[in-house]
Amino acid sequence: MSTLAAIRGFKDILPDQSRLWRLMEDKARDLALRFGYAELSPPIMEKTELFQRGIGEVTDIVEKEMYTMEDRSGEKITLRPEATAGLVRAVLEHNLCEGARPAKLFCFGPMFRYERPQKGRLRQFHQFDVEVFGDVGPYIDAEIILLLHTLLSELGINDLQVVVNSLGCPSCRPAFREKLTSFLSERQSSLCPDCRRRLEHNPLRILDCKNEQCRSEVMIGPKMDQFLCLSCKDHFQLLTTVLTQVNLNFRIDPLLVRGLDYYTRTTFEVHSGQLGAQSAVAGGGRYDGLCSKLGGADIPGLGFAVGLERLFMLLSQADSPKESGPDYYVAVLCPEALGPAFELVQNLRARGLKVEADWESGGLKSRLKRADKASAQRVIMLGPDEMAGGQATIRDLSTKQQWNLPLDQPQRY
RNA sequence: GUGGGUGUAGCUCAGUUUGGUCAGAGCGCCAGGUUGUGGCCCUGGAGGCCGUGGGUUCAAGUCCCAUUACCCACCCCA
Repeated sequence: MSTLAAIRGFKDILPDQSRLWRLMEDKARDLALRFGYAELSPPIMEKTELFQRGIGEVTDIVEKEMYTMEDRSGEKITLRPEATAGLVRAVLEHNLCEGARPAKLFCFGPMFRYERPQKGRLRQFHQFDVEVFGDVGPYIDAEIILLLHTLLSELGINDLQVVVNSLGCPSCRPAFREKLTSFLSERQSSLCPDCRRRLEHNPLRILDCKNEQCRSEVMIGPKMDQFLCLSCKDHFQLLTTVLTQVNLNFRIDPLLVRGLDYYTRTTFEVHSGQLGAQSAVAGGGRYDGLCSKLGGADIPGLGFAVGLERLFMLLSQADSPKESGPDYYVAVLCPEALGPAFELVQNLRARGLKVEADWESGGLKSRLKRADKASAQRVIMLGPDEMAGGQATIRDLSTKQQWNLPLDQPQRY
């Protein structure tokens, strides 16, 4: 039992969940294509350095959550903890963003982080990831948020909140950061231990601390929007105007910050109240400095990721469609019928029909029960009488009508 | 990494407080009966070293310790 169990935090996607997973992916793919995005699937492993430089050395992800190993040549490689770095690498490596036209890309796939599993958080989890390179916005920012929102609403998810914010850029954020740090340093005593630690290396994270005390301090402290430089301010202003124009329901949250280092300006998240503590189904933002940080040209970027397991949780609370049953279930009622049945089944499948059968003969009762479980439309019965007459008995399970057809004429079924 | 909860049949769980017919129920599965040849109903059957390892005791699913897995929360994030 224990040796045969899946790895902690890694989960099977079982047959009765597959339909919904496919529906989710199909919808996301269709929509991305409709919005003019192209699919690019990067490998799930990259050189460790890519993530160290892209995500940031001091983040939790890089410090303690990556699945990193050496390959046989001694090179350090890592199972991707997120998709953006790999996509940036691919865009730079293949020069996908030359000229005026931005590269608009998306991908699906598993991500890996060594964290303690809980509701909505696994060690291997799946994301739908969308990225744009080479467009400074803010219209593209609005478009990508709209894409995300459209996806969720077309999947029938209501009761969700879209929050947006601007984190400023390298020319205005440092001033805010300094002011915030000095403000909070004076009030260290009323901060929680975690936040006192954050004060050192990541003061912006204090903004989204859930602790009551910390929240009330943050409320009266300096806000990013007062520090935005003129161009960041215009950028954000225009973004919110456009979103309002298309009637997208969102909320501005000046306290929204993101965990990964590379974000600039626009950030956004989508939350649902039905997910437990890990309430974010999707999150993303702009990362104008990332490409050059990774050694490429100074290409602006923007993107988001949807947590598919979390999305799945929201979807399976609604009615989940079942896999449709086969057109025919073949009930083999005596051993002599196995051969002819096998041939018939292959012929019917070759015609494109969905056919199921069990390759051992059994009693009529148990076979009919199997057909019922499989939600088959019709049963083809092959017993001694049918063998003698060269005809199969067909029974329609909903109308209960029965008729015969020659075994050697599969085209008539 | 830190806390809390839970591990008993394939699945969902009773039983643990007050050690001694406690190895159970429902569903599922198998066989048979009834039903127009399946669905409903009836009868019977298979299937569990009660997570694992120690300890206490005449006696442990039940008490104690350890360990492991899962779940939830913190942290972090999708």
